[in-house]
Amino acid sequence: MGRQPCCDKLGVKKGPWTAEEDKKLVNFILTHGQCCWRAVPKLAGLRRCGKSCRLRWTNYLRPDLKRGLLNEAEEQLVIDLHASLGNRWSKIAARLPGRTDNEIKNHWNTHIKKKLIKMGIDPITHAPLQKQVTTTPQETPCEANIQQSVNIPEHGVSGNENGSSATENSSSNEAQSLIEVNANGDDDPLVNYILSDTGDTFLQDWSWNFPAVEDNYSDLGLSSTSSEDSSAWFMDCKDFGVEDFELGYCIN
DNA sequence: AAGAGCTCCAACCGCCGCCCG
DNA sequence: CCGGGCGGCGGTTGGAGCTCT
Repeated sequence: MGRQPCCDKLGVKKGPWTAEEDKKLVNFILTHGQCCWRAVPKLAGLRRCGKSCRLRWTNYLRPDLKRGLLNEAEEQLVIDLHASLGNRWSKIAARLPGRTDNEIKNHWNTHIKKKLIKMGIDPITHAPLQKQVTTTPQETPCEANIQQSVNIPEHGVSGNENGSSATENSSSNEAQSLIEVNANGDDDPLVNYILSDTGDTFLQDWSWNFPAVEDNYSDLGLSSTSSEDSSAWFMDCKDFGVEDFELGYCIN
């Protein structure tokens, strides 16, 4: 007896979400909270798979999401985190408030990868490309530096299995390790800044808190708590076709 | 102007690990 | 302890929009 499919294929809609579906989902989540995704489509009146609802919410509808391209600081942080964590996008996303694993993964594949290759850096091992011919990744200065300050046996995609115990056992250790990378290595002022006290404020102040709109949540039938305000504002923007409404401006 | 090629990203798919009965 | 259910994760894909010729 095989695994039950996450949703019955019959009558389940696929493809891009409509504004109406978004509205239903946001309304439901904000009213009932996130619980039992399998039941969400039925309860929210959506002809979608629960998984699809969760994905839509986490990757697009969450009110605390930032929109737009990653800025330089975020990009650098992603590169540094990827060097120590490999392709564990959710772990990387956890260190970037308002960013999703999907977004980071996409940005990595479309922008950062190319950028690193252009810079002569292997995006998988983070080692200089030309040196790979003569040296193993473990012997490169980049690798040595990381291994010296963070106790990770391997890194990169190939290192996930072996390295996971070092990084997954404790997320606080992981965070501490990352701080140590920068505290000891102090070779990345950008990340130092982010991880510093000033940087903490910087992260907290990043404008993934949407401006509250006082009168616009009535369409959704929402009460006016702060988080709901944010979402209502966001939904209104989407409804008016201005979902990119000055968000790049906010980020910058 | 048009169409071929490229880029980007939202969404899907399948696997994995955790939790609970 | 075991097996099923569920949520989460990472890889991949499809198509819309953009650029180039």
